[in-house]
Amino acid sequence: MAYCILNIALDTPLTSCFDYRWPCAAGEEPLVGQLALVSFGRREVVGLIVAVKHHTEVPADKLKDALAVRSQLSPLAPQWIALAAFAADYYQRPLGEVALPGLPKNLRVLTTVALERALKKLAKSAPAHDHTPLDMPLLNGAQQEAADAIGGAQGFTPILLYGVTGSGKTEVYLQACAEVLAREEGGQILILVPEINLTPQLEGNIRARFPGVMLATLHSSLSEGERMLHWLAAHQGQARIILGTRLAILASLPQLKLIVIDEEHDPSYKQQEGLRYSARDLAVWRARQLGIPIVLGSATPSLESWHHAGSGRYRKLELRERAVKDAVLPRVKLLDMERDKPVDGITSHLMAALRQRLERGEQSLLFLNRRGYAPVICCESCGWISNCTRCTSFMVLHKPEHRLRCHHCSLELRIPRHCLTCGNVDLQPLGRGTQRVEEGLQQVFPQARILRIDADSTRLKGSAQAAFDTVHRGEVDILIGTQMVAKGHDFKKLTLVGILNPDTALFSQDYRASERLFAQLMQVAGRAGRAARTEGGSVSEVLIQTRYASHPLYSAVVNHDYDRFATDLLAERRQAALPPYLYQALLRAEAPELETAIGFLESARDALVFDGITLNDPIPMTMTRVHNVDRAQLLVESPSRPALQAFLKEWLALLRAMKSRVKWSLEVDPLDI
DNA sequence: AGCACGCCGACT
DNA sequence: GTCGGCGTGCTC
Repeated sequence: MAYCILNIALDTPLTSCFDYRWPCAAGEEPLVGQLALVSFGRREVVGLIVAVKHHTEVPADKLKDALAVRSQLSPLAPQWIALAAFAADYYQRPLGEVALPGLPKNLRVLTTVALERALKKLAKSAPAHDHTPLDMPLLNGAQQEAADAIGGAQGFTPILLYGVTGSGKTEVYLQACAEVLAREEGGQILILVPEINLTPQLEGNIRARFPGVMLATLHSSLSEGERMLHWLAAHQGQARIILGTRLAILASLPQLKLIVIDEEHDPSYKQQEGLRYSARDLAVWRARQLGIPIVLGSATPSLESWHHAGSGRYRKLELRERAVKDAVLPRVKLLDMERDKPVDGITSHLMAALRQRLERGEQSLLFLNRRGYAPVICCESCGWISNCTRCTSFMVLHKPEHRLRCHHCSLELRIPRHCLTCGNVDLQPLGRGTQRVEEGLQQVFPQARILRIDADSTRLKGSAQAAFDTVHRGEVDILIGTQMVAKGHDFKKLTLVGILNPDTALFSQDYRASERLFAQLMQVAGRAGRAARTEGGSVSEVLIQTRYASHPLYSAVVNHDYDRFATDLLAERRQAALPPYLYQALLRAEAPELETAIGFLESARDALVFDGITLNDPIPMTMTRVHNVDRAQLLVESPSRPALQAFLKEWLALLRAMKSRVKWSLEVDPLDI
């Protein structure tokens, strides 16, 4: 009996692919890109065929037959496999760990029922494609220019679409989509957003604009059935617009003709566990591979993209005006907390502004990126503070629930009645979270409708949406929220944004903190005044409470001057030899004892000397202990990306060969250091 | 990572 | 006498 050898990638931490025999006549061999069911160790798993050969080095007594090849599904395209292979190589993980987890679960198990059902359903529901857009609004000059530049771009064209919040970037995307759909027979468009729940209106807008075009969404909260259906629709080319979160960058899109990344600076494009990929970077790679345009949209671009726009590698398009007629940028003011001492966390200026909005029947938003009542409680007589027993952190006071909670390990305690070390009954909350601000304001404005939106108030499924709906219906006077409220939502009646204590990020060890703070402030500020100016002719206001009113970051925010801020920051980064002028990787280790983790990292540091590579000393992570595990890290740096890549490949092989019992992981291009 | 096999403490 | 702890070894 004739057979061939299938080289198969499996979802396992092992670095190699595995060979299997497959009995078949010559000319009947399976295709690269098909899925195969195999027996692996003592279990059966589905893998991806990455090569079909006729001989193997594997000894015959080890070689098994593959159990089945899934033929109902058209093979994954070579370009898609190349994308997975690039990501695996770049992030130093096995190919199977990149290629397989993104596939719908039902494709990865034995039953083909779900697949067949989905295929049938798709075949039946496929609508007659009609790319004619409905109700195209007239664009302003800058928007039209941008849409035409994107829609008309040929070949690999990375475009940074730099536009202030409310400048109508979405409309530019939609019109560019219309141009591409009209031009490219069967073409597909991938639109990435940071979090799909925060942009429900975008999905609606796309459907309303292109009623004859099939839209598929891809994100983590789909059910298995939906995931299968949407993934297949993309894979078979029926879905022409694919809207998704970072994981959608690994979707199979055989006719991809345009990629749009909205809010390209957003940290959620970086996966923070497992395969720590940057969807933005992979998207740029994919666009280059396919020779298609890619749009990176943001009001506060990442310094990486800004740098590329400055050097001419990316084309920069600017939207300077707000798109809604007569809408103007909100007026940003700094409230100096040294001069105007806050009471219950709120300065008299901000209080007066809140009172004024209440009187006018307008909405206000208070932004405080700290949930709970107080970040810590302490004993005034002996100095005890509510440390977490398992982590290097404080237990946060949650007053409504009468609990102390660690935000890092989920440890919970009832609030102690008296100090655990000296018995003193006078335990004081220190600092201020959203719950405490809510409590204070309710006392000052008993008649006001105050709503708090944070991870605690929206634990129940669907409650976040319900809360936002309440705000949109105008049934809330003062909204208090964490970063949950910073993104996506347009609040039409909102004319005041108060930002309570942003200062901590100014002096953070993390050199990216100020970049993030600026983006966050601009984003929150953008919640105000998105509609036309109010009837009284008032301009929306953003009030920032700070102790460092003269800090250059704040002056840039006040002047809405991201250009200046980013350009200065880039100059600093160049001076200090930091990204994007330097490439980094981070080796992390964890163990019950810190010394064990550090010890492992020290031997890792000494394992390989490599030209052009700097290996820093291992250091404990800022939050050293989480859930009774100590963590440390070693930073690897190089001015050359290829050198870093070459080093990592060799280094990781050595580290794996060390067979250490210490748990370790590598992150390429880390965001948080 | 799974999932085995393998050798030492508290239970019906 | 067994159930079960997780140490280490392997997966074409």
